[in-house]
Amino acid sequence: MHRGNRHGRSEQARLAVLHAADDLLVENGFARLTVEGIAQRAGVAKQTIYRWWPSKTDILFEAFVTDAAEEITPPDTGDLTRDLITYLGALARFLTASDAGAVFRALTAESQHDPALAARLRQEHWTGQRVRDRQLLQRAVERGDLPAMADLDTIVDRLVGPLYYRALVTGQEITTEFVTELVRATIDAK
Amino acid sequence: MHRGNRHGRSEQARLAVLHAADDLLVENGFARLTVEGIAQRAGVAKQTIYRWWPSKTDILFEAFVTDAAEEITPPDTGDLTRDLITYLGALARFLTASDAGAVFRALTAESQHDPALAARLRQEHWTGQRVRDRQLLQRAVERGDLPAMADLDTIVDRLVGPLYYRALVTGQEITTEFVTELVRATIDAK
Amino acid sequence: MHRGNRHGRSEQARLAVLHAADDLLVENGFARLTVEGIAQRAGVAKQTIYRWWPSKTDILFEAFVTDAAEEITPPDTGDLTRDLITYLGALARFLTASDAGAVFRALTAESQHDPALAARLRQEHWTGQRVRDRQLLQRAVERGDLPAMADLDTIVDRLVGPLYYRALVTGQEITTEFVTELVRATIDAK
Amino acid sequence: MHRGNRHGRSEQARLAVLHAADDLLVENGFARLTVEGIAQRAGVAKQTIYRWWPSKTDILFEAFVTDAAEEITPPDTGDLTRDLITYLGALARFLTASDAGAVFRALTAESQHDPALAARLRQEHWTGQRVRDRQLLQRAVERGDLPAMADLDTIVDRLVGPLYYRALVTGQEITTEFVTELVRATIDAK
DNA sequence: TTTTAAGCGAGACGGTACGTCCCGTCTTTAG
DNA sequence: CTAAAGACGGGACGTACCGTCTCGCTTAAAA
Repeated sequence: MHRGNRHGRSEQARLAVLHAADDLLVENGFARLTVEGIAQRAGVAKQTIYRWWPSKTDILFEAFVTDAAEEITPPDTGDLTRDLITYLGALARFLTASDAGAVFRALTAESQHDPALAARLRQEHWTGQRVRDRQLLQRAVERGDLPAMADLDTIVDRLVGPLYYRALVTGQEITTEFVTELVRATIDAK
Repeated sequence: MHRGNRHGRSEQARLAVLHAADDLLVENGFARLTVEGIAQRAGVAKQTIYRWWPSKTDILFEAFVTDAAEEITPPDTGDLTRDLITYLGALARFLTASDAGAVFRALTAESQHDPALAARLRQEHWTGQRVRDRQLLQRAVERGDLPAMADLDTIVDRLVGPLYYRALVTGQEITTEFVTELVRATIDAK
Repeated sequence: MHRGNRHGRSEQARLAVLHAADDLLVENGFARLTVEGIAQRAGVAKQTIYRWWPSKTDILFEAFVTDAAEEITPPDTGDLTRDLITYLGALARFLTASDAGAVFRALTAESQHDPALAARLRQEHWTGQRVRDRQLLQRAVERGDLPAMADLDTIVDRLVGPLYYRALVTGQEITTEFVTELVRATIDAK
Repeated sequence: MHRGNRHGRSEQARLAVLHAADDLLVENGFARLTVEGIAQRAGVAKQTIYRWWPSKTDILFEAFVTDAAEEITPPDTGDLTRDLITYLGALARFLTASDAGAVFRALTAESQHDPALAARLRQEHWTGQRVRDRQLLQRAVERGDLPAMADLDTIVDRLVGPLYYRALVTGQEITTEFVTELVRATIDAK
């Protein structure tokens, strides 16, 4: 088995750390997530962690980026309203009920006090996510379902913003009715 | 001078702690905000802090609740569109540029990993804030500027949600154009 | 009941403190004897203790001086050897098995690092105790049972020294045989 | 330089702690000897102290056992009386005037309230010290200077007991005359 | 085939902050 | 004026993790 030597790092150790961090975050919350705890759970030396990750948020980041992108990729069936309702429902579930969402919430929380993490989230997550979010609307424009001069960026924010707001900020429940009304009022009224 | 005895705690110590916590948060960020640091800055014994506040977030909470409410109270001039644009602009400034907003962001961040804090924020902040946010729309309904059967809760979320989203989640800038377009699309189209 | 007012100090509080200190010392040992603990046990305010006793050793001192003197007063039946054996046996029991002895051991221990306490012990205890110890020998001299030019001070130390040594320093058991042999060798051989 | 790793602790840190404890005890007395103070003086982390020593008395104990044994080892010139006078004089100086004696007094004092320390002192100090003390008499017996059936244990206690008593308990001065008379009365009279 | 150097588990290290305990001082109200 | 009550500023406690470091083992490419 590959355990790490002069010719490269141990993939086994890397995965053990990522999974341990993920598990411990979900089990105990971010506040009780420690590098020592991750090392012990992963059966790995602390130094191995510090060799490859500058901080515990970087571990979470790596765990997040790899498996979170596809969880919140919008569908594309050609029916804009239906696609949006499906997508926003999946987004709500991601934010409030999934393990990957827990990691995302932890990272977003930390980014409030950590500008470097905030920048990294913007570059490595939001850039791509915004493109994915726009694509759904872009294709609707191309189909003629939305007017060509619509400000897609603003529309994206008007659609997903209230969901993130409820999920991360006020903690209000996100019902099917809320999502339906949100989509109807934002899209159909145009 | 009142120094605290059997008949009550020291108001002087209480204020010194609140101000020290506020100052240190703004100066150094949440990560470097320590109870020992607050005690030292406030000229207060650590035990005095632990006697009255269970954790450093409770200190921030008390500092926040007292002075933050009025900072984000919507105006009421009778012109809904103008009031909304004014209010959302003030909200954006609060979230991104004010000291009280820094405390708010720190509390919201911590509430991601602290359900008790999340519950307290809902009860002691959001309950009141939601009422204040609705009032602006409620008065417009009473004036006949909005249809009577409008779902005001959803409209509130559609107005403020995108702002919190940009300010706390994606970190995008909140321009005047964005606010104007948001209000126009949400209100005027009705 | 007298509880202390402008006409003088409360004897009730004084006794409650002395007994509480005594009890707590025997129950928990000196290390866990605290002023707060004594105050609580005695049902007395901390300030009342600090008003009358400079430190917790002073409380113990007062408790000791009052009731310990008579516990180790030598007998006087006219039979020097028998009196000495009786006395040294009582002294051994005092040092190793009595509550008053526990207080004495604690005070002697503290006096190793507290010169003021050491001085007070010398003046208020040892001065008198030495006189009491000498009297036994003095009367034997007067009866002609000891030579007139005997150095009584040294004889006292040669008699009690080994007991204190075993009880406080090495922790060896003090048997009847040890006491008997000690007295025989010290007195009878003269 | 050896800094401590899985293969053993740092000898450098160990010695720094022992010397710091010794110095601070002599400078400030036992009451003001704190683990934090030792750590700071030794340039060592508190955790390093707690990792290897259960309490500050264990630090003193280690400092004492290593260097105190030889300070109070009796001489052996073949002249019992002279050897005893020399030895008891050195013992008196050790108890009242040496740094190692200060550590010894502190440990003996603490052992009054700490049975574990008392047991450790008996096992690791007194067992050996008693053998060393007896040897002087044992050799005198072998030379015929003392009767073969003498109870050497009791004689040891009768010689050193009064010294410990004066040094640790009553605080009386230990003069040359006192030592001379003690040896004369104990030995020569046999 | 042997050497060698990087990655590894282990864990001691100097350090910071934690939350608790107790110190000795103080202020208030009651008797 | 003494007492009970108890909040206060202070200091040390013993613990948990931080991020750094050294050690001896494993291992695969280089010599």
